[in-house]
Amino acid sequence: MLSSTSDYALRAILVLAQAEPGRPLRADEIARATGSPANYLAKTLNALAKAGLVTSARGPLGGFTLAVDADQLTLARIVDCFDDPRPNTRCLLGARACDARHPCRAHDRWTAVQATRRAALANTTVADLLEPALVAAD
Amino acid sequence: MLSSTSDYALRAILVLAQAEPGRPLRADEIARATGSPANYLAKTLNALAKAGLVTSARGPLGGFTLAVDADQLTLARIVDCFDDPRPNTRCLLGARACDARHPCRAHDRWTAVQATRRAALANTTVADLLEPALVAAD
DNA sequence: CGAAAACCCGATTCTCATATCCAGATGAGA
DNA sequence: TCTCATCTGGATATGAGAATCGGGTTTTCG
Repeated sequence: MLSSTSDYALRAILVLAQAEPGRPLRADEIARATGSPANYLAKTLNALAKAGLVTSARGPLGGFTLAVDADQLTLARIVDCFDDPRPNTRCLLGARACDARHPCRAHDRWTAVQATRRAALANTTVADLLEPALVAAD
Repeated sequence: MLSSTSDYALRAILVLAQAEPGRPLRADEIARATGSPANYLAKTLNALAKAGLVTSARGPLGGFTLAVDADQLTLARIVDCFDDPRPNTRCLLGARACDARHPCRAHDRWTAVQATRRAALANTTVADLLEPALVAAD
């Protein structure tokens, strides 16, 4: 479903979203809470910080904080940090390039399948996952 | 979007679905038509044959034939041969197991996201991709 | 200013999907 | 039955993501 890096990132973001607002969480705390390998998660958190999704602070009292409101943070934004958002652009039928201007027979239908799958991530926010009772299904 | 193995398999199935019904296509013909590495595709086709999606025949006049009607063959059936259909069962929030009986807060919503993504593959058939004009969007 | 806490980051190793190669097994046709 | 075309499948190489390690840098506090 997700690459393991994206999975770690999503779990980490969920932990941060549930944390007390003022206090940063250390990388090793997040690793323990999510069951992720600590050394690897540190890099993943660093990537999230570079992408602007979390804020990092060094030194004692340092750690990570969510940098985007949970109701503005879609799962697609998290996943895109790690899994290439560009789908395979090669035409499904044959080797030539396939786009909206020169669509192959399967182009529209296949594009729709991909869009549906992406929308499932783009239409769901971190807040949606944490407040299921308040949100209707799409 | 798809693992490259699943991608090869989907393209191969589409080639077979467009082929003249009686005549099998050789692995190397399919590889050339899809732009897949021939040696690797041979294994992929073999896996599809074991799964019953295609029929293989050895010797002269041998090759591969579609074993399932194109309008009965969903993309999910193809992808499931290569990408583990079981999503990560670990609870998104914390380490414990998470299922319908003991759902975590995010369980229903996350399950819905996964179901939407799977449905995009389960509701689309090979025939849908090849006869776009005849099929309404879901 | 010094020490400890915590992130930063390059280098390395591990693992598995991907890819290649080649020796069998099988079947069609002569 | 012989030969050749074709799939079958084991052994092995490659490469990218996953995971680990160690040293460096920044920050708080005494």
